[in-house]
Formats: sequence, C-alpha cells, structure tokens
Amino acid sequence: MYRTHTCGELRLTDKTKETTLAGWVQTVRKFGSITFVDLRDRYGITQLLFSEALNADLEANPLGREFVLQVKGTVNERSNKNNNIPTGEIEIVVSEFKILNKSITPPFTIQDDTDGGDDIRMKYRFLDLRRNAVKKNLELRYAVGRSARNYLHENNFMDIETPFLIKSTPEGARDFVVPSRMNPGQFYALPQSPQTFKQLLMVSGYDRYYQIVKCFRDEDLRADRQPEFTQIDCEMAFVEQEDILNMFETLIKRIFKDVKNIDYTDKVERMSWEDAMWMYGNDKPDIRFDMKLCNLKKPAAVFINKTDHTGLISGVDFKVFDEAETVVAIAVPGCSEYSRKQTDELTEWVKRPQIGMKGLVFIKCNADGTFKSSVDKFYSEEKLKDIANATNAKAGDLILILAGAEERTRKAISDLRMYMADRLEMRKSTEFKLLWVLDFPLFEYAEDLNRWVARHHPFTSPKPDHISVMINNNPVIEDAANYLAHPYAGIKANAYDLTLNGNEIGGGSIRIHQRELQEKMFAALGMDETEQQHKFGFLLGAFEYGAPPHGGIAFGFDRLCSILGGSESIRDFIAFPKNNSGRDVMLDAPGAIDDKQFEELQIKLDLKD
RNA sequence: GGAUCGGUAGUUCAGUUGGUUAGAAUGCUGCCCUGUCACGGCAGAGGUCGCGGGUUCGAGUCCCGUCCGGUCCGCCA
Repeated sequence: MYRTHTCGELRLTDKTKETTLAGWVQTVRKFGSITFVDLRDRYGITQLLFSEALNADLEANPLGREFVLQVKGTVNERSNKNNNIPTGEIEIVVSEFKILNKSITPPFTIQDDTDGGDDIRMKYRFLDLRRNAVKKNLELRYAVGRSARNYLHENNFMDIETPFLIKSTPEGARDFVVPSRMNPGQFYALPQSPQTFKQLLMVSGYDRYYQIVKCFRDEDLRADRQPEFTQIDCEMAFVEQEDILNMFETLIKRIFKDVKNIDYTDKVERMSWEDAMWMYGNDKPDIRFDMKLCNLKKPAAVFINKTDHTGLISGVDFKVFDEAETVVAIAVPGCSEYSRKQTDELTEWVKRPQIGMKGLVFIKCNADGTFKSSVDKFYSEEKLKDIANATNAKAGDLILILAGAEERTRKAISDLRMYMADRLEMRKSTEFKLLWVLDFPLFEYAEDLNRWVARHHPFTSPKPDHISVMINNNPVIEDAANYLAHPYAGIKANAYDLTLNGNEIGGGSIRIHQRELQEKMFAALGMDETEQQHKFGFLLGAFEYGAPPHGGIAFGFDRLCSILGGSESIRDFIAFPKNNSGRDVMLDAPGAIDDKQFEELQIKLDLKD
C-alpha cells in the first residue's frame, strides 16, 4: 500500500497514529541534524520531520524539489504550529522513507506565487497544474459542472451524446475539418455546436436534453476564446421563451449557490436588444454601474422609436457635431477635477486604432455649479448646463462626448464607459449581476456578400408578429446603401442572451419547427433549394414528421467558470489550453503529418505561399 | 488580414543620451546551523542580450526584416 492517508487530512486528533504518506517534495529545510520536508499532494501539505537518526540515509539519498516520496512515521504535535495550513498543528516524525521517483529541477517554482511566466508554464503545463492556484480553478470548474448536471437531472433533462465527426456547413464560423481515409477526398467537420442534433432529438421526443460538450471553431483567438471550448448545451420541447428564461436563470442561480454560496435573490433584469444598444451601446451591458448613454444625436434609420437631444447641440455651427451621424455622451461620476494631462490621456485612448475616434469632447461639471468644456467656443454656459441635465450629470461629474459614424461611435462610447468604470474600480469581480437581453434582430446585413446573414443562427424563429413580414417580402436587397429601409432589417427574433457582468455567458432562441418557415429562412440567407437540400435536407425532412415547438440555450462553460473565478482569461480554467495562435505549446501542435498518412488519405500537400 | 506591447542568467526582471568586465531577486550547487514553514548565514556556478541584416570607431541600446509570446480590432451563424 502506497499510503494510508493523504497530505491534507491528518489533524491533532490523529496524534500518535502510525501513517504512511506519499506525495511530492515541496521544500526541504535542513537544520544541521534535523530536516523538515513539506510533502504535497492534491489534498494539501503535511510537514515531515527527519530526525538525526535518518541523516546517513538522507545523505545517501538526498531529496530535491518535486521528488516523489513515500514516508512511514508517527503523527506528532508540533512545538511550533503553523496556522496558515489545515495540517499546521501536526507533523510526521519519519521512521523510514523511500524515494519513489526523482525529479530534475523544475523550470519554475511550484508555488502559488510562481516565478514562471505564461509561456513557460504552458510549455510545462503538467507542472503548472500541480500549483494550488491552478488546481483551485479546475476544482471550481468541476463544481460548476456538477451543479449544472444536478440541476438539469432534477429537472428531467437527459444527457445525450452527439457526434463530433459531422458535415461541414460553412455558415458562420469556420469549421475544423478532418479528412476521411475511407472516403478519399471527403472531409468531416467538427461541430461548432450540436445545434441540429439537439433539434433532431426534440423531433425524436427527448423533450429535455442537455450535454456538457466540446465545440470547435476555427477562428482567431482571444483571452476568452479557444478553438475548442465547452458549452452547457440545452434544448427543450413544448416551451415558450418565458419557460426557457425561467428554467435557466434558475440554473445560474443554483450554480451561484452551489459554487459561490451566493443567494442571488434579485429578479434577473430583462432588457430589449434595442434598449441595450440605446442605453449602453452594447448588446451585453454591464449593469452593475450606471453611466448610461445620453444620445445627443442619432441617424434617422435606426432607433426609430427613440428620441435624441439633437436640439441641445445643433445651431451653433460646431461642425464636428453637425457633420456626425451620431453624438453620444456619458457622465463619469466624480471626475470633474481631471487635469489637462488626464483628459489628454483619455483623448489618446479613444484615438487608438482599436477605438478609432478622431477626438473626445469633455464638459467638466464643477462642484460650484459652473461648467468648463473643450467646446466653450461654441456652447454657452446655459447650453452646457442643458447638455449636463440631459446626461443626468451631477456637480463633480465629467461628461465625455464622442461623435462620428453610428456603429463605430456607439461601440467606442461603450468601450469608454467600461474603461472609465475599470479606472474607477466600479467592476468588482466579487459582485455579480445577471441580465437577459431579448428581442435581437433576426438578420444582419453582410456588406461583403450583399445579403442577410443570421445574427444568431439560421434556426432561430422570428417573433410571431414578424413572420408575415418575412413571408410577404423579398429578401433581396436592391439598395445596399439603404439596407436599413428593407423590411427584413426590422424583423426581431425569438432570441435571448444571458449576460453576467458585461459578458455573454449564454444565448439561445426559440427555433423554427415548420419546414416552410425554415425554407424561407434559408432562402433569405441566399440558399437556393438545391443548396438547402444538400446542407440541411435532413433537418427539413425531420420537420415533416411531427416536429414539436422547441427552443434552447447554450452556456459558455469556460467563460462562466472564469467569471465566477474572478479571472479575465478562460485559459486558467482549462487543464490544457491553446495559446493565442491556436497552438498547444506543450505538444507543439498542430504539426505536420507523415507522408504515409497523406498517402492513405490520398491527399497531396500543395501549400500556397 | 491589421494594430500594439514584449523577448537580456533555469525563472521573473533592471540595464540612462549608443561607450570599460551586462546587474538584481529567485532558483541551482557546496559548506555551516535542533523548531523551521518565504528558514537563516557564507561561498560558488550560471549569458550567442530570440534570429538575420544594416548604421557606427563602437550596438543589449538605433534602423530594416524575421520568428516567438501577450493584448486588442477585423473575425467568432
């Protein structure tokens, strides 16, 4: 038997017990004739005491960091206790020991505050995983998964596996492809999600399905994006949007309780996509803080039902605002005393290529009730006061105004809002706020293709009121410059995203379940009948055999874990993640394959450039 | 596809307007130490400054290219 106890379980109550432990040597502290060793395993650290009698043995078999060690000994009360660790009141007085395996010196220290950088830790990920900090993250991930499975099981959801080797249907993200040896010249694709399979399961009558499942997308990476990632994928039959929202906000609340011991008793707020864009410039707004947008000017074709404050800024011959499509402001609390250097810094920030603004207008709402702005030449104190009122600015606030093309400006003000909130430390990783964003547009205009593309995916149903708009209008866009005037631009979807602290953690929709409407949808996306049949014939066929109304949702499991763990990067919550370029630096994958493999696949490599 | 930051000891970093022998901490090795737990003390080893080219009397430092890594934009139905 290798061990009788783990390195995390012995306590003072076990005093005088005989024990055998096995683990890794964390540190060796030698004191002349006695030696202390911290022995580590998954469960904790236990201190070993090697007395003088073992010195000859230790000299013959010296210990080093990360050696795998087995010891026999007796549990002893320490004379000096260590309150920082659970086993800190005891130590093992070693009677005999055996080195089960040696280790060369690790390239970085295996400690909470390691000296290793990201790169080297990824290369030696198996060592990095020994560190407590990384282990904690994986434990949190396991807890989130367990909580979700328990909840879904209790609610009659059934875990059903779906295939990884499927057919490429180049809609949306790029597919990873896998050549088939038995079908030369043909390729499988790895699923971007089990979307069509879970819908088929609904047709089959498995009315509550879930799967914690890997998905694959061959797109460029980010700190919160990996080429293979995990979703909590769910689908239900005989449901309306309301049923889904209730079922799954309860799931997330359950996870909060199980994993973080947080009682999320607040009602989960809901907001239309249009309101989110209008008030936050963002379809996944962080609503833990206010700083709502004040729309001073908007283009005629969008936000048709919203009123802006263009009267406050026009009529003074200020060209920057007059010529801009959109002018939008936020009031940043308590920043009216910003120095010239600080406002310049903000201006530089919005001028970076990633933000792409030409400049930044600011109004300081001084504590004494006066106003000072970068556009005093154009706007009187009275006018500034009116603008300040419109933005809900208080004395002491700093109003920041951006002007330019609608999409870019709205994104920029949203980024600026988040940036200022970060600067003012208004985004605490221990505070959680959920928000449903509803009523997304069904379509998006793709300039490069001059046609509509599905904003969510092509199986999303339109709002019942909008079905007739879809049926009765031709999807072809005659006037590309004026695409917003096309009836399809206003069609809203039965789609919903759940956001947490400004992150999209889940998204889904009520699906189309009638063949006719699904065909109309495919046609709107530029697919003729042949193409529809070729790509999605199986689904259209299935809809003819009694497809029930259904809908679902998928959660980004890795991202949810990283937010709950208070980290920006999902890599910390994946045992073996890929780097920024999609490489596994430990395996050095992807890599070339043998000529023999090419031969078997009947593929000849001919790289362009 | 693009922007931007970085690459110097095993590791994390410093290195001034280009100027003598490239430093610190930590890790590693050896010696000393009976109550440490970030142990301590003394001594020591350890460098193709990512790679290639250029400017210069002289390049870790400046320029060009390239590779690698981080972050972001595009992209991610």
